[in-house]
Amino acid sequence: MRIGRLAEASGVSRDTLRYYEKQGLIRADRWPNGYRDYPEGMVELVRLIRQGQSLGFSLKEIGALVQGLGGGLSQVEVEQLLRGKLAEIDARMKELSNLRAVVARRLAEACPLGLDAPGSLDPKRVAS
Amino acid sequence: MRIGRLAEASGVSRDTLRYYEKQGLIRADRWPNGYRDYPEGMVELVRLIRQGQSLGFSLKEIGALVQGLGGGLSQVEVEQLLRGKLAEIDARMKELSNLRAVVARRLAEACPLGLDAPGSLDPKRVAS
DNA sequence: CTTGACCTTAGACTTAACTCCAAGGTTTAC
DNA sequence: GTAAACCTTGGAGTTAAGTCTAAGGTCAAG
Repeated sequence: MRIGRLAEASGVSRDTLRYYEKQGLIRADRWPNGYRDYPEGMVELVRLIRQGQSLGFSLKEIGALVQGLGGGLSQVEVEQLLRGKLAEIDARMKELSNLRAVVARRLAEACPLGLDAPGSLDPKRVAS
Repeated sequence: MRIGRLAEASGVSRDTLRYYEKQGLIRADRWPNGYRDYPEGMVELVRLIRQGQSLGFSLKEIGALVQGLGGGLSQVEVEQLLRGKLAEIDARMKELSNLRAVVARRLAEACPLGLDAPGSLDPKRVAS
Protein backbone atom coordinates (compact mmCIF):
# COMPACT_ATOMS: atom_id res chain seq x y z
CA MET A 1 0.00 0.00 0.00
CA ARG A 2 1.47 3.37 -1.06
CA ILE A 3 1.14 6.59 0.86
CA GLY A 4 -1.76 8.03 -1.13
CA ARG A 5 -3.84 4.94 -0.51
CA LEU A 6 -3.08 4.96 3.22
CA ALA A 7 -3.89 8.66 3.38
CA GLU A 8 -7.24 8.07 1.78
CA ALA A 9 -8.03 4.99 3.86
CA SER A 10 -7.09 6.57 7.16
CA GLY A 11 -8.33 10.08 6.48
CA VAL A 12 -5.08 11.96 7.07
CA SER A 13 -2.93 13.81 4.54
CA ARG A 14 0.23 12.39 2.95
CA ASP A 15 2.21 15.15 4.60
CA THR A 16 0.85 14.19 7.97
CA LEU A 17 1.83 10.56 7.45
CA ARG A 18 5.39 11.60 6.55
CA TYR A 19 5.38 13.81 9.63
CA TYR A 20 4.27 10.89 11.82
CA GLU A 21 7.10 8.84 10.37
CA LYS A 22 9.61 11.57 11.16
CA GLN A 23 8.27 11.61 14.72
CA GLY A 24 8.68 7.85 14.98
CA LEU A 25 5.01 7.00 15.29
CA ILE A 26 4.81 4.88 12.16
CA ARG A 27 7.25 3.05 9.94
CA ALA A 28 7.28 2.13 6.27
CA ASP A 29 9.11 -0.33 4.08
CA ARG A 30 10.41 1.00 0.79
CA TRP A 31 10.07 -0.13 -2.77
CA PRO A 32 13.29 -0.12 -4.82
CA ASN A 33 12.21 3.21 -6.29
CA GLY A 34 12.02 4.78 -2.85
CA TYR A 35 8.23 4.77 -2.52
CA ARG A 36 6.89 3.95 0.91
CA ASP A 37 5.07 0.64 1.30
CA TYR A 38 2.64 0.15 4.17
CA PRO A 39 0.94 -3.01 5.38
CA GLU A 40 -2.88 -3.04 5.47
CA GLY A 41 -2.93 -2.92 9.26
CA MET A 42 -1.33 0.50 9.22
CA VAL A 43 -4.74 2.01 8.58
CA GLU A 44 -5.79 0.78 11.99
CA LEU A 45 -2.73 2.23 13.71
CA VAL A 46 -3.15 5.63 12.10
CA ARG A 47 -6.81 5.71 13.13
CA LEU A 48 -5.77 4.86 16.67
CA ILE A 49 -3.27 7.72 16.65
CA ARG A 50 -5.95 10.17 15.53
CA GLN A 51 -8.34 8.88 18.13
CA GLY A 52 -5.79 9.25 20.88
CA GLN A 53 -5.10 12.77 19.69
CA SER A 54 -8.73 13.80 19.61
CA LEU A 55 -8.97 12.65 23.19
CA GLY A 56 -6.25 15.04 24.28
CA PHE A 57 -3.12 12.89 24.11
CA SER A 58 -0.12 14.49 22.42
CA LEU A 59 1.78 12.80 19.60
CA LYS A 60 4.71 12.50 21.97
CA GLU A 61 2.61 10.57 24.48
CA ILE A 62 1.14 8.36 21.79
CA GLY A 63 4.60 7.89 20.35
CA ALA A 64 5.99 6.79 23.68
CA LEU A 65 3.30 4.15 23.93
CA VAL A 66 3.71 2.92 20.37
CA GLN A 67 7.51 3.09 20.53
CA GLY A 68 7.57 1.38 23.89
CA LEU A 69 5.55 -1.47 22.53
CA GLY A 70 7.75 -1.85 19.48
CA GLY A 71 11.04 -0.80 20.89
CA GLY A 72 13.73 -1.41 23.42
CA LEU A 73 11.65 -1.48 26.58
CA SER A 74 11.65 -4.44 28.93
CA GLN A 75 8.61 -6.50 29.74
CA VAL A 76 8.19 -4.71 33.05
CA GLU A 77 8.58 -1.26 31.52
CA VAL A 78 6.00 -1.96 28.84
CA GLU A 79 3.65 -3.23 31.50
CA GLN A 80 4.11 -0.09 33.58
CA LEU A 81 3.64 2.09 30.54
CA LEU A 82 0.37 0.38 29.73
CA ARG A 83 -0.88 0.47 33.29
CA GLY A 84 -0.07 4.17 33.47
CA LYS A 85 -1.92 4.85 30.26
CA LEU A 86 -4.89 2.89 31.49
CA ALA A 87 -5.03 4.91 34.69
CA GLU A 88 -4.82 8.09 32.67
CA ILE A 89 -7.67 6.98 30.44
CA ASP A 90 -9.77 6.17 33.47
CA ALA A 91 -9.05 9.57 34.99
CA ARG A 92 -9.99 11.22 31.74
CA MET A 93 -13.25 9.31 31.57
CA LYS A 94 -14.10 10.51 35.02
CA GLU A 95 -13.34 14.12 34.07
CA LEU A 96 -15.40 13.76 30.94
CA SER A 97 -18.32 12.50 32.95
CA ASN A 98 -17.97 15.50 35.31
CA LEU A 99 -17.93 17.83 32.35
CA ARG A 100 -20.98 16.09 31.00
CA ALA A 101 -22.79 16.70 34.26
CA VAL A 102 -21.94 20.41 34.19
CA VAL A 103 -23.22 20.81 30.64
CA ALA A 104 -26.30 18.71 31.33
CA ARG A 105 -27.13 20.76 34.39
CA ARG A 106 -26.78 23.99 32.48
CA LEU A 107 -29.03 22.56 29.76
CA ALA A 108 -31.66 21.63 32.31
CA GLU A 109 -31.51 25.18 33.64
CA ALA A 110 -31.57 26.88 30.26
CA CYS A 111 -34.13 24.68 28.66
CA PRO A 112 -37.51 24.61 30.39
CA LEU A 113 -38.01 28.06 31.90
CA GLY A 114 -34.97 30.18 31.15
CA LEU A 115 -34.09 30.33 34.82
CA ASP A 116 -30.66 31.61 35.67
CA ALA A 117 -29.34 29.62 38.57
CA PRO A 118 -26.04 30.30 40.36
CA GLY A 119 -23.05 28.21 39.38
CA SER A 120 -23.65 29.09 35.76
CA LEU A 121 -20.86 28.90 33.21
CA ASP A 122 -21.59 32.44 32.12
CA PRO A 123 -18.42 34.50 32.54
CA LYS A 124 -20.41 37.70 32.96
CA ARG A 125 -22.44 36.39 35.84
CA VAL A 126 -20.05 34.11 37.60
CA ALA A 127 -20.75 34.00 41.35
CA SER A 128 -18.99 36.73 43.28
CA MET B 1 -9.50 39.01 43.56
CA ARG B 2 -6.46 40.16 41.58
CA ILE B 3 -4.82 38.23 38.78
CA GLY B 4 -2.02 36.72 40.85
CA ARG B 5 -4.46 35.25 43.31
CA LEU B 6 -6.63 33.80 40.56
CA ALA B 7 -3.55 32.38 38.88
CA GLU B 8 -2.51 30.65 42.08
CA ALA B 9 -6.02 29.43 42.89
CA SER B 10 -6.73 28.05 39.44
CA GLY B 11 -3.26 26.78 38.65
CA VAL B 12 -2.65 28.73 35.46
CA SER B 13 -0.17 31.55 34.83
CA ARG B 14 -1.04 35.25 34.84
CA ASP B 15 -0.05 35.42 31.20
CA THR B 16 -2.43 32.63 30.36
CA LEU B 17 -5.29 34.38 32.14
CA ARG B 18 -4.63 37.57 30.14
CA TYR B 19 -4.50 35.45 27.02
CA TYR B 20 -7.87 33.86 27.85
CA GLU B 21 -9.30 37.33 28.31
CA LYS B 22 -7.97 38.43 24.93
CA GLN B 23 -9.62 35.35 23.41
CA GLY B 24 -12.91 36.23 25.08
CA LEU B 25 -13.07 33.24 27.41
CA ILE B 26 -13.07 35.22 30.63
CA ARG B 27 -13.83 38.79 31.66
CA ALA B 28 -12.55 41.01 34.44
CA ASP B 29 -13.73 44.15 36.14
CA ARG B 30 -11.10 46.80 36.75
CA TRP B 31 -10.00 48.71 39.79
CA PRO B 32 -9.52 52.48 39.27
CA ASN B 33 -5.79 51.81 38.98
CA GLY B 34 -6.35 49.44 36.05
CA TYR B 35 -5.79 46.18 37.95
CA ARG B 36 -8.10 43.34 37.00
CA ASP B 37 -10.65 42.26 39.59
CA TYR B 38 -12.14 38.77 39.42
CA PRO B 39 -15.07 37.30 41.34
CA GLU B 40 -14.42 34.17 43.43
CA GLY B 41 -16.39 32.00 41.04
CA MET B 42 -13.88 32.70 38.28
CA VAL B 43 -11.63 30.01 39.75
CA GLU B 44 -14.30 27.49 38.88
CA LEU B 45 -14.64 28.74 35.31
CA VAL B 46 -10.90 28.67 34.69
CA ARG B 47 -10.69 25.13 36.03
CA LEU B 48 -13.50 24.14 33.71
CA ILE B 49 -11.66 25.64 30.76
CA ARG B 50 -8.52 23.65 31.61
CA GLN B 51 -10.54 20.50 32.01
CA GLY B 52 -12.23 20.96 28.67
CA GLN B 53 -8.84 21.55 27.10
CA SER B 54 -7.26 18.47 28.60
CA LEU B 55 -10.11 16.49 27.10
CA GLY B 56 -9.27 17.64 23.62
CA PHE B 57 -11.54 20.66 23.16
CA SER B 58 -9.91 23.75 21.67
CA LEU B 59 -10.11 27.17 23.32
CA LYS B 60 -12.21 28.26 20.37
CA GLU B 61 -14.76 25.53 21.05
CA ILE B 62 -14.80 26.24 24.75
CA GLY B 63 -15.06 29.93 23.99
CA ALA B 64 -18.05 29.39 21.75
CA LEU B 65 -19.79 27.58 24.57
CA VAL B 66 -18.93 30.13 27.23
CA GLN B 67 -19.63 33.07 24.93
CA GLY B 68 -22.89 31.56 23.80
CA LEU B 69 -24.03 31.19 27.37
CA GLY B 70 -23.09 34.73 28.25
CA GLY B 71 -23.71 36.43 24.97
CA GLY B 72 -26.20 37.31 22.31
CA LEU B 73 -27.56 33.87 21.55
CA SER B 74 -31.24 33.08 21.73
CA GLN B 75 -32.76 30.53 24.06
CA VAL B 76 -33.04 28.03 21.23
CA GLU B 77 -29.48 28.60 20.05
CA VAL B 78 -28.06 28.11 23.52
CA GLU B 79 -30.09 24.95 23.86
CA GLN B 80 -28.76 23.61 20.56
CA LEU B 81 -25.22 24.53 21.50
CA LEU B 82 -25.50 22.66 24.76
CA ARG B 83 -27.15 19.62 23.20
CA GLY B 84 -24.43 19.51 20.55
CA LYS B 85 -21.73 19.66 23.18
CA LEU B 86 -23.41 16.94 25.16
CA ALA B 87 -23.53 14.68 22.12
CA GLU B 88 -19.87 15.39 21.48
CA ILE B 89 -18.97 14.52 25.04
CA ASP B 90 -20.89 11.28 24.78
CA ALA B 91 -19.13 10.39 21.54
CA ARG B 92 -15.81 11.12 23.16
CA MET B 93 -16.60 8.94 26.14
CA LYS B 94 -17.38 6.10 23.78
CA GLU B 95 -14.08 6.60 21.96
CA LEU B 96 -12.24 6.74 25.21
CA SER B 97 -13.80 3.49 26.28
CA ASN B 98 -12.75 1.92 22.96
CA LEU B 99 -9.22 3.16 23.47
CA ARG B 100 -9.28 1.75 26.97
CA ALA B 101 -10.22 -1.65 25.60
CA VAL B 102 -7.34 -1.57 23.10
CA VAL B 103 -4.81 -0.71 25.79
CA ALA B 104 -6.28 -3.20 28.25
CA ARG B 105 -6.12 -5.97 25.65
CA ARG B 106 -2.53 -5.18 24.86
CA LEU B 107 -1.75 -5.23 28.57
CA ALA B 108 -3.39 -8.61 28.96
CA GLU B 109 -1.26 -9.88 26.08
CA ALA B 110 1.98 -8.35 27.24
CA CYS B 111 1.61 -9.12 30.89
CA PRO B 112 1.35 -12.84 31.66
CA LEU B 113 3.48 -14.62 29.07
CA GLY B 114 4.95 -12.08 26.70
CA LEU B 115 2.89 -13.49 23.86
CA ASP B 116 2.73 -11.41 20.75
CA ALA B 117 -0.76 -11.66 19.37
CA PRO B 118 -1.89 -10.10 16.10
CA GLY B 119 -3.62 -6.75 16.24
CA SER B 120 -0.79 -5.37 18.32
CA LEU B 121 -0.10 -1.67 18.45
CA ASP B 122 3.49 -2.30 17.51
CA PRO B 123 4.27 -0.32 14.35
CA LYS B 124 7.00 -2.75 13.35
CA ARG B 125 4.73 -5.77 13.44
CA VAL B 126 1.44 -4.42 12.33
CA ALA B 127 -0.61 -7.02 10.41
CA SER B 128 0.22 -7.17 6.73
C1' DC C 1 7.53 9.81 -25.87
C1' DT C 2 4.91 12.92 -23.58
C1' DT C 3 1.02 13.81 -20.30
C1' DG C 4 -0.95 13.10 -15.84
C1' DA C 5 -1.02 11.01 -11.60
C1' DC C 6 1.68 9.35 -8.54
C1' DC C 7 5.95 9.52 -5.46
C1' DT C 8 10.59 11.70 -3.20
C1' DT C 9 13.17 15.37 -0.24
C1' DA C 10 14.23 19.68 2.12
C1' DG C 11 12.77 23.51 3.94
C1' DA C 12 9.64 27.50 4.62
C1' DC C 13 5.21 28.80 6.46
C1' DT C 14 0.95 28.62 9.53
C1' DT C 15 -2.00 28.24 13.67
C1' DA C 16 -3.02 27.56 18.49
C1' DA C 17 -1.74 28.23 22.83
C1' DC C 18 1.10 29.83 25.37
C1' DT C 19 5.57 32.14 27.47
C1' DC C 20 8.80 35.67 28.04
C1' DC C 21 10.56 40.37 28.00
C1' DA C 22 10.82 45.41 28.39
C1' DA C 23 9.32 49.51 30.22
C1' DG C 24 6.76 51.35 33.44
C1' DG C 25 2.85 52.30 37.26
C1' DT C 26 1.06 50.81 42.27
C1' DT C 27 0.99 48.95 46.82
C1' DT C 28 2.90 46.93 50.97
C1' DA C 29 6.55 46.29 54.40
C1' DC C 30 10.18 48.23 56.93
C1' DG D 1 10.88 56.98 51.25
C1' DT D 2 12.62 53.17 49.20
C1' DA D 3 12.74 48.23 48.08
C1' DA D 4 10.08 44.23 47.07
C1' DA D 5 6.24 42.47 45.25
C1' DC D 6 2.52 43.37 42.86
C1' DC D 7 0.13 45.11 38.51
C1' DT D 8 -0.21 47.20 33.33
C1' DT D 9 0.65 46.97 28.06
C1' DG D 10 2.75 45.68 23.70
C1' DG D 11 5.23 42.78 21.24
C1' DA D 12 8.58 39.09 20.37
C1' DG D 13 9.67 34.15 20.87
C1' DT D 14 8.49 29.11 21.45
C1' DT D 15 6.44 24.49 20.73
C1' DA D 16 3.42 21.14 18.61
C1' DA D 17 1.33 19.67 14.77
C1' DG D 18 0.75 20.20 10.73
C1' DT D 19 0.58 22.38 5.72
C1' DC D 20 2.60 24.08 1.60
C1' DT D 21 6.15 24.82 -2.01
C1' DA D 22 9.85 23.77 -5.07
C1' DA D 23 12.42 20.79 -7.67
C1' DG D 24 12.54 16.61 -9.27
C1' DG D 25 12.00 11.04 -9.98
C1' DT D 26 8.54 7.06 -11.55
C1' DC D 27 5.02 4.85 -14.03
C1' DA D 28 0.79 3.66 -16.89
C1' DA D 29 -2.04 5.23 -20.80
C1' DG D 30 -2.56 6.90 -25.32
